[in-house]
Amino acid sequence: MPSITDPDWTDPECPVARTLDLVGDKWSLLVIRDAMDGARSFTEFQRRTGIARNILTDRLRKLTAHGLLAQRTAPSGRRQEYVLTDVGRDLFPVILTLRQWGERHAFAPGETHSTLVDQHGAPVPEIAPTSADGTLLGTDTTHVRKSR
Amino acid sequence: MPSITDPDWTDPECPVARTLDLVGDKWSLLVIRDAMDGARSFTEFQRRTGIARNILTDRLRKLTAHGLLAQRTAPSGRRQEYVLTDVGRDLFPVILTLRQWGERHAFAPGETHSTLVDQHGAPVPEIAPTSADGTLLGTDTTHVRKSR
DNA sequence: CCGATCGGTTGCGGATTGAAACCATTATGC
DNA sequence: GCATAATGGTTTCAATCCGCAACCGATCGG
Repeated sequence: MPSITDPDWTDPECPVARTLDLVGDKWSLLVIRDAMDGARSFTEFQRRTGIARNILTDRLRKLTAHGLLAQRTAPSGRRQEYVLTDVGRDLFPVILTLRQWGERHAFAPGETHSTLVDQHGAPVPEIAPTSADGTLLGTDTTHVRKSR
Repeated sequence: MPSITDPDWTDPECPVARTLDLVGDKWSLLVIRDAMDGARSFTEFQRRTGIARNILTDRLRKLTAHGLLAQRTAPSGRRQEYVLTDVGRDLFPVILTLRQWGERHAFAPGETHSTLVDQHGAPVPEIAPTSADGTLLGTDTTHVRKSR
């Protein structure tokens, strides 16, 4: 059984590599993050992320071209806006795991940081990948198989 | 309750931004991916990822400096090797979600790609973040709270 | 002892990024 | 309805980053 990163599965066949090719830069996932929080306009994305304008133009086009964002004219006759598609929204678990890793490891002990909570204010448990039978998955118990 | 990307929580306070600052480039997560699959030597990382040597040097140092990798001399008197720390291994859910997104959205319908399976060969279910009470979490039902 | 391998470093050209200025098209205040 | 400002970019230019290839000292294997 080929391991999770068997040479046969390296770039550009590896799904991880393909995903990172789309969103594996400094800004794309921050744009997605802000889109998930309701940012829609060019200016709003720019304000929240602090990204340079020309780069933002490029990223919005790229994400739109690949179907993560959709560009449409706003209902209120306003300028156009960028909204997440289902494809883009599916990156939610990625953003979430990045956030949980950051909360856990990217802050000095005692340093103030955010914690994820659900709509009732209850803390969100850390994501722990499990197999179909409920057992916890680790780097050594996960492999890949060719399919489709 | 501040939303997941409330302006007050943008860079560099946002855990997502901090995490991406460490691994949000084209190569770092691929190095981590290969480390999770047992790659240890400089040459092995280079061969698997195809990264340029000077860049690999830089990434290995950076990841080591931030505690995701540990550099140590190999047991067999051989040259030194790079192994994942617990901190680095905690990125497993990130790699996993990236992979699942890629499998789902980065391949043309019908195009051959890999699927994740556990040690018994059973397919790994897609990660779906749930709240403590078991309800499914989405972009609109997740928020952040200040803490610690 | 000779050649191959390992783990880099160096130099260079090309691509990418960031900051700022500029610009046409809308809203908005008065 | 006119001036002003904001919106959504584009352009320019400098600085940085990246990829490639060559080089290099130390080690390993025969």
